[in-house]
Formats: sequence, C-alpha cells, structure tokens
Amino acid sequence: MPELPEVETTRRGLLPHLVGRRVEGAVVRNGNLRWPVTRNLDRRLRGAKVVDIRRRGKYLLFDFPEGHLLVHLGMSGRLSLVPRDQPARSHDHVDVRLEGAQLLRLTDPRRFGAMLWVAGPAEDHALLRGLGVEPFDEAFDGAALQRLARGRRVAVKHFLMDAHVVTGVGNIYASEALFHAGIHPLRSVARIARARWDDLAIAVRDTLTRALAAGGTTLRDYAQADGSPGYFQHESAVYGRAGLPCRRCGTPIRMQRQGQRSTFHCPSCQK
DNA sequence: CTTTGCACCTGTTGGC
DNA sequence: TGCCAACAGGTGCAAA
Repeated sequence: MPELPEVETTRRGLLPHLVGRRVEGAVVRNGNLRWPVTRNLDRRLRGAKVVDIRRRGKYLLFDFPEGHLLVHLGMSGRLSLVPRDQPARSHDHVDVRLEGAQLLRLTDPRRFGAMLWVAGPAEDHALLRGLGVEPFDEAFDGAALQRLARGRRVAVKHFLMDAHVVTGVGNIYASEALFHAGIHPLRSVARIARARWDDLAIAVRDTLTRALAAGGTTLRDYAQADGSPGYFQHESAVYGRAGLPCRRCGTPIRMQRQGQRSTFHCPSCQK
C-alpha cells in the first residue's frame, strides 16, 4: 500500500479541492473491499459538506459535520479527482460525486482497502484506537521506541512495520530507514542500544520526509490525486536494488524473505 | 501477553 | 507462444 508518504501526498492533493465542497451523492459499484463498504453510503453523504481531511497512520479521514468517512488504500488503492463524465474502468469501485464537475474516485485492484462511515468520534473507532505513535509527532523519538520495545524480541523490521507501535512505516520505508540507521533488519529489538534507537528514530523521520518531498513511491498502482506518479523509487538506497552496489560502500545489496515480505539490506553497512 | 503465519484479491513478471 | 510460480505500498486474526 501506500505508506505514510503516499497517503499524506494524497491528502494534500485532495485538500484544496474538497474542503468546503458539498457531496451530491455516492455510487458504490463494488463494495467488496477489506470490509463491506458502508451500506447506504449515498444517503449518508448526500448534501454533506467536507470540513477537513485528516490522516492517522495510513488512514484518511474525511470530516463532515454528520460524521467521518474513513478510507484505507490497502496495497493497491488510490484516490483521484476525475471529471464527472469520465467512464469507470474495471477497478473503480466507489465514486463520491462532488458539487461541480468532478468526482472523487476510489480505485483498488486488490480490494484490500476500506471505505467506512464513522458516525461517532473518529478517534474511538476500533481501527484507529490501537494505533501507535505518529512519526512526525514530537513524542516520536529513540526513547519512545526503546520503551515500546521493552519485553519484546521481534526483528526490528517487523517492529517498525507494526502500526500499533509506529504508524505509517511499511515495507519500503522500513528497509530504507534501517539502512540509514545502519541496523540489520533481522536484529532483535532486545539487542538494540539506546544510541541506535536514536539513530533509527531520526532515520525513520528523515526517510519519510524525503519520500514526501518526492511525492511518494510509485511501483505500479500508486498515483497522486492528480494522477501523477511519485518519484522516491529513484532515490531508494536499498529497496528494489537486489544485487546492485550499495550507494555507500559498493557491496551488493541483499534481498531475502522475512516473514512474507521482501527485505533489502547492505550486508556491510548494516549490523 | 508475544510471535508467527495465513488470509483476503488481482495483476504482472520471469523462467521454462 | 503458453503456463505456472512468485511476487506486489497492508493488516486483522487465529493458533501456538
């Protein structure tokens, strides 16, 4: 999926076009996502005016006076603003029709995403309540990571990708941040000293910041709200670079399976 | 409680 | 060319 930089880029792209605008209705062509799309979405949204768009981890929250539309992009999801008369293609599952000539379209080939109406306070929703610290929150630092790791022994890459620990870091940026911190992805969190936790927190924030500046990473499905791709894949240090020389020391980058995911690291820079 | 592996789903790629 | 296995931005859940 889109990780934090892709979700945030989407949010920023939509914000100026949506806030203050009214929804005229919604069309659900295929509500079979990770969870069924809220029934009667059309009735819930009709006439409602968008107040704000927020992000929590990899979730987007469209705020209305009447409630919130919670959206997750899964692995292959994408939100785009398109002309109202643009014909729907095969994986265009939901259209939110806006006043004016445009609609907000959710496209998601793998259907791991979600679109749910939340009536009460969004923070109380089960999917959001257990989420961990935001990487750009001031509470996020080496000390916080070390505290969260207490009593655990999982591999640090797994730990970083756990949204109940830190939000927004997925498979690409976990590999990238660990490279910049010089930490081996398989290292147990029980064997990381304080100074290295500091390095890691800085590396996570720095990696996400640079990805954000590049408009995110486009491997295949992801695109910004206006349809343009992200460019971070061109500056990745290790992700997708198996066999290529490490940009720092020249050693070939290694790819291996960790859990069910591919992990990339430099055997000589990361210990 | 923690850790591990599966499940969900479709499309693309690479090897034979 | 065709076929099939492996792999792709995630994460809730069951089992141990």
